[in-house]
Amino acid sequence: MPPNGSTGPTGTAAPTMRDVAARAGVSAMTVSRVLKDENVSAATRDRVLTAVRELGYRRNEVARNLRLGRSSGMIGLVVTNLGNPFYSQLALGAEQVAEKHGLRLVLGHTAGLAQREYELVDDLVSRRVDGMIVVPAGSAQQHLDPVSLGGVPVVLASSPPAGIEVDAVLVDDFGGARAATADLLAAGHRAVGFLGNPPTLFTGAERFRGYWAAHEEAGLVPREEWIRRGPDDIPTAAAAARELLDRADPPTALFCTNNRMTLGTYREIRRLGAATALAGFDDFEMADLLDRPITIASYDPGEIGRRAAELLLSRLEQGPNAVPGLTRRLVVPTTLVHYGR
Amino acid sequence: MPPNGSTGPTGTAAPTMRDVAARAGVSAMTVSRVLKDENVSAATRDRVLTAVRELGYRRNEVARNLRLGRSSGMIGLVVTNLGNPFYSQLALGAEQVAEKHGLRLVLGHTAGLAQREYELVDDLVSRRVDGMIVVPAGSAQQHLDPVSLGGVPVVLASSPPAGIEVDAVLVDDFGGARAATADLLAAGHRAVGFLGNPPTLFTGAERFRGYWAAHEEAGLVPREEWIRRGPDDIPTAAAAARELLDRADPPTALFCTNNRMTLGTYREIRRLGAATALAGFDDFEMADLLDRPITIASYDPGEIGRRAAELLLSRLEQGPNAVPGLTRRLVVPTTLVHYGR
DNA sequence: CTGTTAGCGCCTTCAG
DNA sequence: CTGAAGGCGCTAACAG
Repeated sequence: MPPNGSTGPTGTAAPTMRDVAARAGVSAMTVSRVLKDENVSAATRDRVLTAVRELGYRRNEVARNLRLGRSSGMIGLVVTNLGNPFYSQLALGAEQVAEKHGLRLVLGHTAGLAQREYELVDDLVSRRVDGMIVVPAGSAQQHLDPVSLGGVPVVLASSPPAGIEVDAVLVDDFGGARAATADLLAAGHRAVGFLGNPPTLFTGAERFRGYWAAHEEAGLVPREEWIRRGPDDIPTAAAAARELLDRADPPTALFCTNNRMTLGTYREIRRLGAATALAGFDDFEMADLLDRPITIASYDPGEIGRRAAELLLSRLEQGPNAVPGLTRRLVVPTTLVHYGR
Repeated sequence: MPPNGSTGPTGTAAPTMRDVAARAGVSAMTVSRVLKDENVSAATRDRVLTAVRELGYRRNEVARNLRLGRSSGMIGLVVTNLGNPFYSQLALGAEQVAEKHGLRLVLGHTAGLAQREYELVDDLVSRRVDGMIVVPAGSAQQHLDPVSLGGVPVVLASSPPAGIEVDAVLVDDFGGARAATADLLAAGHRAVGFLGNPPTLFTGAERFRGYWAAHEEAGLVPREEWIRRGPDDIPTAAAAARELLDRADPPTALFCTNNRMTLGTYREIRRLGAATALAGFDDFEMADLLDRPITIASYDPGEIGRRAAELLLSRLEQGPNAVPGLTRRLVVPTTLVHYGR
């Protein structure tokens, strides 16, 4: 038996244009035209619209897009950790821009796993998203090459392209880290420790570079014993901080490269009742409510989302006749903020 | 001229099954079968897979779903404020469950506007999402009725259905508020103020009810002058708190119904150097880092997302032959947590 | 102004 | 095991 076909009253399947047409006594084309606001006589239009209402008809945008040869009107957003407020701000920024252009956001969460990212990207392309904003989970990016993706434009967030030609929105990792570290040095500290994520991550490497540069510019050289790279969650960061502070010659100040680490370190300093000064990267709500001073290299994650979406949109407008090899790279600046007096 | 059609080397459009078939010297049907892992001779299969690889072909899931009469394999998630960490946790929970079933999440952000919610829901239905999880922006819900939505299942989060038959996942607003308030009363406070969102919101009303009940159960009656309902952002909450604390007879403790208000109030208490005790609803990261004690009715927002997704999935499995009138309502419990010693 | 034909990319059904 | 015909819901392109 045919799956649907009838205007059946209890019909479970959604009504189609033909159902509307039958009910209004016109052809499907006329219904299509009415829905597109094309020239149709007022009387016919009314009959059609009535039928639409009575049937609760909604045009199937999926079929429509297929016929029009358009893609889905959706853009993919692939992030490493949806649960992190940072990424939700980013998502919000992207959503706001996409929304204005009638585009919807499809979400993907990789949990930092390259394999998941790989599958997700593939799935999104199969679903014919118009484009994708990706926060890469690892350093390998070949699977993000628009060429192998059938031309679906990709914009990278937080990480620059490596071996592929795509646009990217970055944060001024180097500048922010340098400024934050310099702030500690300017306050007279000569023993500034470093707690950062692994150097394989672009942001980690850049922020470390900034830390080092600030020292050099002050005629100093950081001591390797005060450097810890690797921890990337609050408890591990706390443990690393403790290790540094437990030394015979503990650093008098610490610079942390992201908000997970800053929080873990803050907790530890506070627990030990140490007087260690603290600077970090990534702002967080309530940083101003803490009971000890802290310096943060701050920026707006929403800005990354907005910019990335804008880059993507401009690619979409260009269409496939884009000039290849002309990729853009935007850098969102950071601001130094002093909290807690 | 035909838009595509050729296996053109620089062909801009994505290759179709026919392109693959032509290249492999078979019919499109055979390609389809290979991709579905149906019975095809090993030799043919190899030829097809080679052509697939060479062309970078990906099956168009959109067209496939259309033909199969299936919907999109996506579920809509409509929230009031993506930027709020609460909702990103919720989204993460929902994503994790959806992911396991091969479903993708499509995001919608209403900014609390009923009109946006209306449009979004309509758009998502037109895009043929399999179902939707909605955090209602207002109290009107008629537009969320699956009946008028062509049978697309809806699950409400944070708010119970009003006049429509849908599943819902709620928080124990009443119990949490009662417990938090009772905690303040048990500590000897007899002047507990209330700072909450408008009573038109379900959560606001329920939490107020809990606050009141705790008083009653202690043989007390809250004083109207200590009650402020309406503010829903940090600065407004701070102003309302200040007003209460500036009174000749200020409350000695305050209960706040969400984390925005708790933060605003906390800031104000701290600024004034007041000794006011504080309890709130909604946990937040770093609550433990504050320098004064605070009691929180805590729960896991991710749990709401997971539960909501599970309810939705079970509806999807039932199919349209669901027993109507048998809606489910889940309540996520809260736990009282004491921070700051 | 309205209808007919054809086909987007894919898959079910029925032949071979 | 493989192919040809037909159609999912919709809309260009052409009639009339």
